[in-house]
Amino acid sequence: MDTNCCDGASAHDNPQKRTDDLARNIIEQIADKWTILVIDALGTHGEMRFSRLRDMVEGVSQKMLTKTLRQLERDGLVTRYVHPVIPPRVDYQLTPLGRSLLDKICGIWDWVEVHMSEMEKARHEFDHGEKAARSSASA
Amino acid sequence: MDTNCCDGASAHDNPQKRTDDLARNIIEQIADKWTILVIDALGTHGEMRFSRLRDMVEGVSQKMLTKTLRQLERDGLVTRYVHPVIPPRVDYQLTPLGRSLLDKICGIWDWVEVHMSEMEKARHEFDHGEKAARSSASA
DNA sequence: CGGTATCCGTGCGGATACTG
DNA sequence: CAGTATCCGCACGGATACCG
Repeated sequence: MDTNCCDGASAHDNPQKRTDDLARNIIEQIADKWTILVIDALGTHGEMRFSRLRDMVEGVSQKMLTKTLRQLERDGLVTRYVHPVIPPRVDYQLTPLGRSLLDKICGIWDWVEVHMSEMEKARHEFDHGEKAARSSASA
Repeated sequence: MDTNCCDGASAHDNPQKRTDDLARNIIEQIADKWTILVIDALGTHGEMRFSRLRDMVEGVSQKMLTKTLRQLERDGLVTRYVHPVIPPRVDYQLTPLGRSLLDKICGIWDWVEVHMSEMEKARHEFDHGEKAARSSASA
């Protein structure tokens, strides 16, 4: 496959072959349900502790939340601070890098907000109109 | 969970409760590996027939490609044109709506291109530095 | 060629139990 | 409270076979 849609001066060469793989790998990480929702939640509310986060991100299991957070931490998108207290208290927050990604993600959210109804309509039409489609436009 | 990160004037109200669900549903659709790669491919090369698309999107099975395309079609993001010839020939292309989404996705790709190395480094450090982390910075 | 139907492996992800 | 470990279902997705 080719690199991406708008590669002005990045790929093509061979030496940068792994560049594509890495990019795709990262994209596939980001393009994850929980990842996006977690980044989103942290973006909205700032630093949060684990349990808070868990009920902000509706429907996430603690397993998935942990996993997602670990990955985000590994990628340098969030920081994890373990307060040396008992019972444990762990706070998460976006790094600058994470926040810059958040901006992009917000772009998608906004897009969705704007085009939601349009898409809903399209779906509706598709779901039954279908048959008449190309062959016999009713008009 | 709350709506999203930057809701200026969309949710909160009750009547718009399903708005959130729909938005989230759509996001989860878009936040799909193949979906993104397909949109990307169509964005780069314009109208394409099925088989071409299949080998542009490296690694996609024909099942997943079909499924993905159907969904994109349903959402009004791509059009599907079946040429009335034999053997069959089916062309896909982005709708204006699809292209507007592509822009946002490109934003993410660009972001990735820019911050890739940063993330790679972060991963590397995380993968072994780890231990020394907070308690005893080596320096 | 484009697509559907079927079979089937596997890994994602939820639920539960347990630890520090 | 935060996290790990374990078990396990199930749906995601690949491979194959077949149709128009």
